[in-house]
Amino acid sequence: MAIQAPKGTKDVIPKESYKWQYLEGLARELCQLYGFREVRTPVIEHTELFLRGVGDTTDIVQKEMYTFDDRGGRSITLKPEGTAGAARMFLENGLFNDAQPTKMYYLNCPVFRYDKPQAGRLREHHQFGVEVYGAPLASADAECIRLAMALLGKVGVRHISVHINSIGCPNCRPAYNDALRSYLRGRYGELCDVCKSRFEKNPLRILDCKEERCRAVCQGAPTILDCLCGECAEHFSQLQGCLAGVGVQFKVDPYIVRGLDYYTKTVFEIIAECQGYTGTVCGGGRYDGLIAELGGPQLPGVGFGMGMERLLLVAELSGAAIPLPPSVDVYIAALGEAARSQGFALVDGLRAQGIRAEFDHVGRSFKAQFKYADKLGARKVAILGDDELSKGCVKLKDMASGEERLLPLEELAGALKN
RNA sequence: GUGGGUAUAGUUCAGCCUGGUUAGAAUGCCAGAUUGUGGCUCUGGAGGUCGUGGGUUCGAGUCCCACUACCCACCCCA
Repeated sequence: MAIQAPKGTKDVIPKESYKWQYLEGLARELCQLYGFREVRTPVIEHTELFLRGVGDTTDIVQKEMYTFDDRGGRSITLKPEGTAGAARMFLENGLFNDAQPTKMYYLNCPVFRYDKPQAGRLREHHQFGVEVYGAPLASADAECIRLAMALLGKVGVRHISVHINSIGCPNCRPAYNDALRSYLRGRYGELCDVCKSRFEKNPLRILDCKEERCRAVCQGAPTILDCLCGECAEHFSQLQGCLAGVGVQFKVDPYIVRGLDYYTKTVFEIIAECQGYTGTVCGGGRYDGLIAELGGPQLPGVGFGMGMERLLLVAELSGAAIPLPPSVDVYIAALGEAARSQGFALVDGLRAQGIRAEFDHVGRSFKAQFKYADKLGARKVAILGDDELSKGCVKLKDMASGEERLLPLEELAGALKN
């Protein structure tokens, strides 16, 4: 075999790319409507950014990052998620000096995680995500969730549900961790090895474990929602009010904790259950400590990431209608040296007027040119042979009706516009 | 990191169990079916070192081993 694309990466081939462009178009349109502006940040960042931002105890940082030393001896990492880079960009460019909030989005942002690939999971995938900095109120969280749902709705994804939780803040989480640890301590031996290691550092993640025995142990555990401080409880309740107010159905799921350390208060996941595939299409939450953690001012943040590949996957599983790209308006079928050079100029003139015109670059016979025009979905074919050339005309054929008529060259553009 | 599956034309696959002449189909691609005309149909053509390496055998796409790649599940996540 010749060289293949690296494991866990995927090509988008010409006949598939319109689907991506369609999703991108919808996302852009919505972001504009919701007042978000696009940002683009580097694919590579200093490894340090993710150690501090994402958290050095997370799976992502511990075993999934593409990290290497560059030729100058700097430790560089291919971004494993979008938020840390956006936060860095926000800080580095002093955007906190502008009027807040700062509402941003990124589209088709490549992210890399060294995982074992499977359905809906790649080593390089692309995210659409939004970031809101400087907005402490729960309405900002709700706005993000609403935007994600609006996109999924527009795309036509079915069977999706919103799961929300609050994981508290530095004021209340330590107390909860203590409560959780004291509950778990009695049944410590029943936990899986991974969870035993989580016990001291991050007991919250034990709730997220999918092991049967750990789930059983967690059944009667106190939930974070019982231990939230007044501010967090109030925030969570406001979030629910905002969501209900805009008609977003949700489930409160105290077991959502998420795998990134920067979250505070709100966390959420949008889960799709389409025939044969169940998975998170969108995940996010609030990160009020992130900007400060990276050395900036104490400014809150909230946002989400949505996997484009997963979005497309569930869109197709839902039978969502993705409109085909516009086809060729007219194919100029020219035969013979003189006709070809005239035809090429003709195509150029039509394109200058916004008409999608195509031309033969292969040297095919008329018959083959017609076949090719048909494959391209050309609505009309303009025939330019010796006969037409001598009269200064083209014969314009409607491919659907088969009807043909002879018309002067200069009338072609006009005829095509009708 | 753990487990399962697969690897044969551009693509989707058959053939393998029960080794034996020139490895097939469908689809796609190219060409033709009288004079300059697509779709439908018919005919023909091109296209494969059967993932790589080793082994068994008179003989391996087929049996055995190793490697690699891909797919799927777990874990985790988008």
